[in-house]
Amino acid sequence: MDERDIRLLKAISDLGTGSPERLNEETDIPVSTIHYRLNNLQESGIIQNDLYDLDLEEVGLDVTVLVQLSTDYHGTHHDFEETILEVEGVSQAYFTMGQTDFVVIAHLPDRELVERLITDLERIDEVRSTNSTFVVSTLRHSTRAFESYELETLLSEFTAE
Amino acid sequence: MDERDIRLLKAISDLGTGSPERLNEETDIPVSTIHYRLNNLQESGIIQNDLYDLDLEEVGLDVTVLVQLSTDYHGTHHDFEETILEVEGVSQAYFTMGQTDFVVIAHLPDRELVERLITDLERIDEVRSTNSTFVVSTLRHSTRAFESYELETLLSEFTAE
DNA sequence: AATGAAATCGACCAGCA
DNA sequence: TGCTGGTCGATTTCATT
Repeated sequence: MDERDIRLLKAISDLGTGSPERLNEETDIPVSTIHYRLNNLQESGIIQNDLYDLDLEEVGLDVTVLVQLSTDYHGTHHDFEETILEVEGVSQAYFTMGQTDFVVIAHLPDRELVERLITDLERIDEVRSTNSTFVVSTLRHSTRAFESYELETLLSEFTAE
Repeated sequence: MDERDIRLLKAISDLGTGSPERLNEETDIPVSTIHYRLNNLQESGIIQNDLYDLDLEEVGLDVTVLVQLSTDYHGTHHDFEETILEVEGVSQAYFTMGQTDFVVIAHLPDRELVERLITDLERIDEVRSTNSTFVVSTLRHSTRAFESYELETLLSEFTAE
């Protein structure tokens, strides 16, 4: 994976499309080269399917951490939520009921970036404390929520009889 | 969203492709109808981009819970992990360091299915106890890990100088 | 390994039954 | 809804660097 591959994958994430033409507009990489690159990325297992899901291990984002945030936040500052989402590596962020107020899940390339993540989060004014948990192994990391359901369950849930 | 839409979305998740031809093979819905349906689903916001990311709220999976599992598991039974993944609704599952052994994230259609999720999890032999946290609001639910990074960070992390 | 050109194939849209 | 035909983009192949 070199600079061009990174640019491609980043463009796919940002644009939400795998269209070679659109990717060419964004990256100025020639269309035929985009094909060539994407093929290689698929064959090497970095890209998993037609929907361009990334293999986090293969792509090098193999450190996953769960961070619980205790905050002085009371639902007033919309800016605060924005600030959390600006921290690099934050893939998911939930405002929760119970003891801790936020839970953040981040996928990072190495320990160094973990340090930076925690630092960035603790630097936020409203954040009182953080509590990090390292993930030892990922059993499933799915963005396709329907995957985990049986068709029958979906049908009975989402259609009127 | 009727039965056909559900079948389509489920097929997209399972097959990992949005190819109308492939979807036709799987679902027997005519190709032109697949176009028609997918267009409608995009316009109504259920599908968010060319990569067929679902809007969980729109699709009706608007209840998110984080479940921490304490277990008697010591890395021996591969079957145990399988069992966790068979529970409907489990989108992500991590084996973690620290107090609790597993963390599961599930996206569900209603409280009833939450009940069933917890029941299913607690029914597993190795599971000693569960601790659930409801998500009040989702700030970000991203499956595209590169989204949260600046291009510059990715380049400096993943390319040798 | 990367690119461009040419040819083919599938995706998509419009209009009609 | 579903079908048909035409247009356009996506993809493959091949020749060139």
